[in-house]
Amino acid sequence: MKRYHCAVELAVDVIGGKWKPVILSHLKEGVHRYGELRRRMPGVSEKMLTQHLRELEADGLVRRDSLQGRVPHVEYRLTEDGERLRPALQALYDWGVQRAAGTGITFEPSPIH
Amino acid sequence: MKRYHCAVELAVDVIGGKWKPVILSHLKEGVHRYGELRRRMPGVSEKMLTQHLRELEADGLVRRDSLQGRVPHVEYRLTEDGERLRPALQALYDWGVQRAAGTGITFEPSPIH
DNA sequence: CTGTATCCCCGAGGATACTG
DNA sequence: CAGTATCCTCGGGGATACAG
Repeated sequence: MKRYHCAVELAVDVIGGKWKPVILSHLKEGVHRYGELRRRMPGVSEKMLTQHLRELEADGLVRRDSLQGRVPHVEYRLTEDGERLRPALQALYDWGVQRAAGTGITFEPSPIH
Repeated sequence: MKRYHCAVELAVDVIGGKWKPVILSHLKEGVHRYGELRRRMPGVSEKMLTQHLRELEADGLVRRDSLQGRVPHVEYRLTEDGERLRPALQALYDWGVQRAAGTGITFEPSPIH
């Protein structure tokens, strides 16, 4: 089993990666379908989005529900363990907003939440 | 200027990287010298530690103070903007602790804070 | 709509040795 | 003590095409 020297090290190992925190922070706003996530994250390739979702699922942070129907319909949501990340995600988000304000950075549409 | 679609994206761009959150979370516990950081993070190479410290400094999250004396003495501490990350770092740390407990992961000495 | 399957590149990160 | 300097590997991540 992998061992760490610090809890933050462990956290980074699980939610590190360019897009994982972004995915999680979207999911913390509610259930999302695959296509919704794609639209909210124009910068990520399909490959990476899928791959990160799979890893988050494997790590128990995200649940994937495939609903039966005429047309493919998949929903992603946070698991309980994922929900526990909410404070961290929110804090990260808040810091990003402050930082953006302080440096004159603006966000492109689509406005997020 | 670089543009983002989400504040979390911005945050990750600044504090992303395998060791940056770990460095910051150590510094949030107080001023550290270079060697102290190294000892607290046995997993990181000197190159990466220095490089990440330089980037954090350039991004205004960390201040570096080189004290004059018989022997080299350098101190690192959080800037005001770095301090604002405290809630995020703490939340990340707390989550890591919970996660470790839930999965039976333990941390190697040196015990961290 | 929700993904796979490939191919490929670049740079983050590591190992090691050396220095003022 | 507090770093540089080099060299090198590896896989994260991107682009594109295709599929059920």
